[in-house]
Amino acid sequence: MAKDKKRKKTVDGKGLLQTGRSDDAPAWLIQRTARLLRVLFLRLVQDEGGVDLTPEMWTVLTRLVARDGQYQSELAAATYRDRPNMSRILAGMEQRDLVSRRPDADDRRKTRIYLTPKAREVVASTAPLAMRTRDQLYEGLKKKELKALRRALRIVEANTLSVLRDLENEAPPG
Amino acid sequence: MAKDKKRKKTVDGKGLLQTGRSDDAPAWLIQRTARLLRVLFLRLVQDEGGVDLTPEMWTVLTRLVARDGQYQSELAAATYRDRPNMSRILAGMEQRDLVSRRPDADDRRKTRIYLTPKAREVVASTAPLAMRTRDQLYEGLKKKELKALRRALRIVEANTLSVLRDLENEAPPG
DNA sequence: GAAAACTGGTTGCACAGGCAACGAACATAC
DNA sequence: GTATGTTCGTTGCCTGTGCAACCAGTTTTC
Repeated sequence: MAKDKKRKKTVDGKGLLQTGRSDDAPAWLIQRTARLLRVLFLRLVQDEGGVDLTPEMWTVLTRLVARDGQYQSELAAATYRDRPNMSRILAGMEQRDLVSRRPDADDRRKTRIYLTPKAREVVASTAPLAMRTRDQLYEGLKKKELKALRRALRIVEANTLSVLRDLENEAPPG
Repeated sequence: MAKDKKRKKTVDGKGLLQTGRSDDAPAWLIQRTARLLRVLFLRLVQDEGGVDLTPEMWTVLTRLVARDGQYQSELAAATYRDRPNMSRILAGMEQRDLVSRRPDADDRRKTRIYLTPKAREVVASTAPLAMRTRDQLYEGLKKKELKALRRALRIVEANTLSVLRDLENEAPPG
């Protein structure tokens, strides 16, 4: 049974949509927005779409739609997660019958990931919702500004990685 | 062999700094960057500064420096978290002797949060590091671009909140 | 070929995040 | 003044996140 009525989900809390001030550095803005985006995805997909799916699972699905049968480590690298995390995300997906894990014939360490028929249904039924929502997210931003946003974010991302790598290379003595 | 080898602190994993492609929508860029920023903070503060502190705790500290003795719910709202989360973050901070919780005299439901002396030391010793690093994060962005970045992020944040509120308002029949 | 190094996936730990639900304390209702 | 409702903090549940450590395969080295 997948469909619930629209019910008031929280009798109590809902502390999320409360206060409205936002006045700090880009880094914290990024953090906050990331959290909000995740919540939005969850509510949209679960409440509207009636599908039990996290955004992390969704990105895996889209990667597999592009190319089925990838290795776990490939998926981890492609989504910038470590192997343990991808392992657990896939465990959840397997449990929801979205994915099947099969060992690779040539290299028995590796596991290949395949979409299930149900997964393809889910993607098909969810994609429109995702696209429609995406437009709302960037409303009020001109094409040029959107492009600048991506560029700026990529620079921040690259800088972060750069500092991280510097830290790594000045590492401690064994 | 530039010099030393990269002395991995991890004998094993470190799947994080690996692959380099980044080519998707702003939303996922935001997610990824947020994760990276958190890792950077942790490594900087813990490995360099030698302080056991998470970024979430740090934001709480800065809020309390601005005004000591705030209620938990105030802190939660100010940092866009729900009460349960703030409760746990503060529990960790209390355990690390960064904060003390005292019930309010007038309203015995409420708890006020106060900085400990140790917390002030930590802030003092960490702030320079934070500032120094912040400059590196936005390197390559002109003042104008940085401003545009903040503006764009705030728009995306506002849009996300807007969609969330819409969802909320079409659900509540009970 | 055996020892050493590496790779891919998993488990354990600790933390953050959101939601549901609960009890205690305060605020209203009647 | 009691009943109802609301607010604040907490605990439980489940998920994501990164790191360390482990095991089992594979590759390299000698």
